Amino acid sequence: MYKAPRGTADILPEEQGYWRYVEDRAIALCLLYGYQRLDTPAFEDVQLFTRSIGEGTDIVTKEMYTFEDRSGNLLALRPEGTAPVCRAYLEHGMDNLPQPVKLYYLAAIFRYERPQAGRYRQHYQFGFEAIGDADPALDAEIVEMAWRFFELLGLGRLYLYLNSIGCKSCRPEYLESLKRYYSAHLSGLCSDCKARFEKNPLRLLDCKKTACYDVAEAAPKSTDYLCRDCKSHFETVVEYLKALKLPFDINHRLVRGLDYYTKTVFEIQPLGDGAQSALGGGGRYDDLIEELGGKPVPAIGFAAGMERVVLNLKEQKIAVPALPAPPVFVAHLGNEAKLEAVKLTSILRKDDIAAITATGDRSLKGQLRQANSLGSNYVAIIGDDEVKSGAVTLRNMMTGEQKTVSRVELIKLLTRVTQE
RNA sequence: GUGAGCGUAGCCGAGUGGUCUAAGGCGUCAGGUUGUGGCCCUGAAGAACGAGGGUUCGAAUCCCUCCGCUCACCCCA
Repeated sequence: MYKAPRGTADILPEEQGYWRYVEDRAIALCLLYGYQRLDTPAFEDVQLFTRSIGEGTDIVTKEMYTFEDRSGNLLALRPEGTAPVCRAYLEHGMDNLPQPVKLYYLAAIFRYERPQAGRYRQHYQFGFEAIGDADPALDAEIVEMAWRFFELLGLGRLYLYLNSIGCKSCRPEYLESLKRYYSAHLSGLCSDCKARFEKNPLRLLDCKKTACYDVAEAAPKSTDYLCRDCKSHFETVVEYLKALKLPFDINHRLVRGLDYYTKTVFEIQPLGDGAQSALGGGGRYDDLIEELGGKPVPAIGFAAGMERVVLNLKEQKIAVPALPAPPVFVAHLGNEAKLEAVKLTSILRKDDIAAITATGDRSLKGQLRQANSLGSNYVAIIGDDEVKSGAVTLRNMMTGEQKTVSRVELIKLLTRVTQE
């Protein structure tokens, strides 16, 4: 038996209500904020990702689905959404449009990871990006929009964390200071942190081990090392977020995993225990477009993990709207009637009434049982009597009432009733 | 890549060496008289117990290997 590959999952019909709920709200949100949809291919040139995400990051070194196609092109299934959006921005000359350009996407993301709760090898992200403007007001808009997304979904008990990790002119100095500080505490750190010290010092800050917590808390803060520009940018973002009454906390230990982030970074986390808790995160990436071969173009964006959103909807027991009511069921008795049933079903559909025909040779009882378990509210029955008279018996499955009517009347009745 | 737990029919799940060629529930299918559902009743189909090897007179039950699932770490949405 074939099974879905490790870390992938089928989204079954009974799950679709959640997905539809989240997607509908995501799309409505983007409409409200003036963001337009952009769909990009599932795979891209490998270089696009290695350049943007960073050669040394985990995503690039061990998580990308990389392959060579038949003509020898090195491609990768997209491991994140921002770089492809930037690529499309450049490829289609969107730098000639009025700036900023505001785009969003709902897309599958692929990373080779060990699966666990809320983490998959293929997952879906909803993200939005505002490209071409360095105004802190735009940072505030993106953060507000992210927060609003979760509000629209009805999710509560969320934290909004904010930080600034500076830019290429001020970050080196901060990193130096961080390493200097940590080198004095190295012996007391966990083994992971010892590795981080060499590989990615910023990550030292968000170690979950209690042993490292105090060290991280007392570590130099990136916000104390910001250059003039980054400092005033951050202060303005904070001012705007306060004015927008967003319940954010400045978290000096918040860093993000991709190399391209500059200045503002933020994350939204649920209250629960620590495991891979980010529901979504984002930040500014002012150097990325230039890195990808364009002119210097500042930008900021956010992405949320759809599976994690759905997980939290379930945990918080948020009811999602039911999917559309099941179709009208057309039952028959006998061969002649069956042909009529097939024809009637077709007519109903042409009149925009969802309908299904009973197939096979079940007894009427069996057909009604089926209609019942499908949840059909109405069953149209055609037997010998109806074939002779050209009429149809309509049964209301909720009340048990039924009456025999002409086909014209049937359509009128069903049209009225299914539009309620 | 590392660590822990788990693996019995579509689903849940009993059974931990010998009436197990494996219970029960849900679901599926058929029937409960002649054209009628939901409740109820009856019956049927459906697993050699993840795979392979070993221990034993005898294993779903013990051991080994592999595979898979789950959770956690790393890292991330």
